[in-house]
Amino acid sequence: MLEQIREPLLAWYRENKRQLPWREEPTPYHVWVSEIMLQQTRVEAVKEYYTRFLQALPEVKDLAQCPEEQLLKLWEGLGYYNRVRNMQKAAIEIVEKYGGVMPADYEKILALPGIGSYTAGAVSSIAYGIPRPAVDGNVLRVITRITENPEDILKQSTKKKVETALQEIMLEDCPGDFNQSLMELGATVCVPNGMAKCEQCPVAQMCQAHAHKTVLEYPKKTPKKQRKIEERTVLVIQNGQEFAISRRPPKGLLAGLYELPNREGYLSEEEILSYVKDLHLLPLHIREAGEAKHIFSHVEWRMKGYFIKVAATEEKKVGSLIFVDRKESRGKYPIPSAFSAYRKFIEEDF
DNA sequence: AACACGGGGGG
DNA sequence: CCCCCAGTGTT
Repeated sequence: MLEQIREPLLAWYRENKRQLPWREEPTPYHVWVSEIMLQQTRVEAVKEYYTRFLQALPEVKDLAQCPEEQLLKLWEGLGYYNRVRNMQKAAIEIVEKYGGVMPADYEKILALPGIGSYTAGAVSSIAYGIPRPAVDGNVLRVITRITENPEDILKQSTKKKVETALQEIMLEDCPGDFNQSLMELGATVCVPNGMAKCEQCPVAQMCQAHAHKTVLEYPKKTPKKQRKIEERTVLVIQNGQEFAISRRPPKGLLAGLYELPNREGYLSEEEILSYVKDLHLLPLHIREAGEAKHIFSHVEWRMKGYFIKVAATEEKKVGSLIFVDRKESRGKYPIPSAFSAYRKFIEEDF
């Protein structure tokens, strides 16, 4: 039954596909970069990053050799920073084991760091014409609606079943277009949050949910648990024309990125001043720099900021703090957007 | 199977 | 405010 979707979907895709940067020259490297960027990330957000990234690193070997600092800078603001670290690990592996060319083999692609079944299927099918499914959130939504499948799409067993079902109906002929047609339909027609444009859908006639007017009930998913809330105190420490940043640990949230110094909990001004003194810095003034909130997928930071001016020091490194020139540092250190509310204080003076 | 891991656009 | 996005790795 499901195989009936093939032809109408392909025909629809050829007429309606969007023109996207990574569709212009779908080499394995280009497809790979785009697919990694597109993980949990919207097309619109990816476009500029994609172009800039490939301009800086046109080939796999450039990625393999890129300094970490520049790599993170290219990724700054995209989120999920392990994506780019894993991509570099994979690039190094591709250079060492495969002569700098992504292998044309699903299993070998799947074995690369940062590549799971979705990305392996996408790269295999789009770049190499290998008939493997690429099941992402769009595809899960489209297929569970067409088949009126009540299983929880957040369960990997459901994803596995959809992959198997699609593998069985895939032909050798243009698997990349077939996969992309499902994703494109999900992204532009069979959209989430109850506004599906069924009147535009090339497979509405064979859609169970459409037939039974239950489209809004799909896909089924278990409610996600609520975010943890963390209170933090953020410090903008100014030393003349310099301000303090520090590097985050190599693992965990925002690994390896730079940040404004910050502490768990809401500290009193006295506690902040004694913290600054413990760093062997002499605080001259302190004032509030306002409150800010930043929401991650699994945690929410509620921040109170303080602006602190310290007596001049020549030291560039004080404990874990690094004093950097506020102008010259601007394009240099990747600082996540969680701190964007306090960036303006860096430019300010008392 | 559950959780960690960013950030932003849209209702 | 909530949803969810061309998901993967770790535990």
